[in-house]
Amino acid sequence: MNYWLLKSEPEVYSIDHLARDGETIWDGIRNYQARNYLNSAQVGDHCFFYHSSAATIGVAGLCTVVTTLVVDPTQFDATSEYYDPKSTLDNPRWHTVRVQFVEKFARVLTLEELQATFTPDELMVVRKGYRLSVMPVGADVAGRMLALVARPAP
DNA sequence: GCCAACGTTGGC
DNA sequence: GCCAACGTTGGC
Repeated sequence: MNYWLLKSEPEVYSIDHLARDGETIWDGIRNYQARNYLNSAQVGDHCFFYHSSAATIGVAGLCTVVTTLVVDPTQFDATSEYYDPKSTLDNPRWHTVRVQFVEKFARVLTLEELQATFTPDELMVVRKGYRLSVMPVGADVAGRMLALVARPAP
């Protein structure tokens, strides 16, 4: 099983939205490296749900991959900001995953804590200027993140 | 294929 | 709102 970190702006879609919906298609990824990571995800992989551009930045909860290689429907929607005129029904450019809510953490595991705990090599999200919205997380780092959030805020 | 201009992300 | 760090676009 692999671990991933998925970024979302909570004003657009937060862990609370996912808790309400139960499942969602992780649509709108339009970066090739992020897409390639998503395309390699497996059913059962766990994803850290990260809130970016928020009052409290950090990992807010967990979800799990329930369907892989889902065709992102927004690429065909001319009214969507994610519309891609170069995409065709026969040859869609953008696949993604469907994820299911697992849990909302009792507190947000903040970027500040992540920066204090992990090196940029261990966890890409603490790398300065690193903007990728989907990134892999090593199993050991994932375990340490879960241990951190089980403790009270520092 | 190069690279300057432009656009986007996202922390601060 | 600023700006660093990219990624993308398009002229050549």
